[in-house]
Amino acid sequence: MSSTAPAAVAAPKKARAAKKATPSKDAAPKAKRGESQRYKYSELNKASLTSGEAQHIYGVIIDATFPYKTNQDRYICSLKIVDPSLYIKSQKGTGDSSDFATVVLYAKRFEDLPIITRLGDIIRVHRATLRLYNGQRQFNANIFYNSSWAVFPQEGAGHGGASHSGKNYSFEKSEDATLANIRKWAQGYFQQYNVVSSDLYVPLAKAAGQKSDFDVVAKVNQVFELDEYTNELRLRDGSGAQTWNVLALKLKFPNVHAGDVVRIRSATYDETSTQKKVLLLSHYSNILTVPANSKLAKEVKAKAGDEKLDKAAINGVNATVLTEVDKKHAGLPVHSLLDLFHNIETDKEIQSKDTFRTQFYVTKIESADVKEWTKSYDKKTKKGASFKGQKGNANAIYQVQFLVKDVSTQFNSNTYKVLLYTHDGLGANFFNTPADNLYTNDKAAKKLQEYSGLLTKFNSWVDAVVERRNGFYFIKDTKIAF
DNA sequence: TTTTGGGG
Repeated sequence: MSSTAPAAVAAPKKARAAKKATPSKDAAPKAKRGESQRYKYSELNKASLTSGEAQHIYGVIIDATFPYKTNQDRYICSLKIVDPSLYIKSQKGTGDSSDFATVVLYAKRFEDLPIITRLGDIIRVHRATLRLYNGQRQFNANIFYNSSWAVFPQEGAGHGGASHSGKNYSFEKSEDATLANIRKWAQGYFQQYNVVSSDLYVPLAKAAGQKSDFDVVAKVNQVFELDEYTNELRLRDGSGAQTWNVLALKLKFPNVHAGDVVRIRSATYDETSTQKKVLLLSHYSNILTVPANSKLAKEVKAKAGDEKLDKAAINGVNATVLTEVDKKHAGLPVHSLLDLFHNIETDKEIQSKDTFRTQFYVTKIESADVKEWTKSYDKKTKKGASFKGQKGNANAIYQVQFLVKDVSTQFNSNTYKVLLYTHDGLGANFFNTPADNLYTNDKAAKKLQEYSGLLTKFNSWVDAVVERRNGFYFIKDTKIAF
């Protein structure tokens, strides 16, 4: 269920040749002699209202439904778009909220409609007819008749990354500038304005009071893998203390990542959920990524703040969380062990980072002998030697390996290693007591023995920040809070 | 080849 893979782009010349053999719906109206531009694009706010003439338009997408089925044989994708002529209501002297035109694409097949995954992407529509619907400019396009669409990613140059309706589509040389211009304008617009103004969504704190469906703008603090097919997104927007949850099929929403700010088009409050706050989606609901460098994404990230580890969410209400992470990692999204040890091999988003927050339980600690948790570290050979039989505590460091699991990995047979190696200072405060010779410091050894019991106790969890070095994960900025 | 449904 993905958008059509971009086919080779037909050059205008080729498209013209093809028209003779098989009429293409995207073929041009007859060009006048000497006129190189076949499509003249209308500004969203200038296109004539009285004329029934079809319009060709470019717009920046600020909202979209997922393509959905209506009756027997109609599929619809409804979008909100803006351009330099139509983007904010103050242009009409009515405040700073978003202004936009809507686009309604009609098709007979699901695959003839675009799947929009990001705000800020550019859509081009050929042969859309304009009308006024509920006071909004609405461009209607029948893909099953003679209209066509193409979607260009906001990131990138040219039209190479386009998806489009139909087997072929045309892209004229003169459109390079049109596309580049609207991309540039969109970037500035997303940096200076919130784009999705507050009247277009509901703070999570008010979600429970909504009578009908509503939209949300929130940060994805965690993508939690419930099973092979389903992610549960943990959402925060800073409007309340609680984290909200929404189920998102991996196949339907493959591009949502922890740390993203998203706009959810159409959610309802799940009144039946008592343990945690849940949003429900419909078949027409969509999850759209807000550009990371936009004003809106930055504001929401700042407000969403720290993830409160949700005991009920990780393993039932009886779970105990033994640790706390440093405040400076407030807002760091949580990654599962599956992400850290498996998905990192293929996921560029994860590969690009080296500090993660993760939550696990400890199945075993090595060494089993607490007295061997500390070593005397030789900086030259980079090796730790046992304190057994030694006096003093020269160059004492912790060298402890935790064998860990979490919900995402509980059904496979692997265990995963997370290291507390403090030779570079990482994780030095984890046990709240400096590394020492545990053969001579009985008090510290006794305390660590207690921690050992706590860490491996059933339903005890560790909420940790880890740093990836040479493929290993080292605990840092985390300490036991008991 | 169409007049749809559109916040569904």
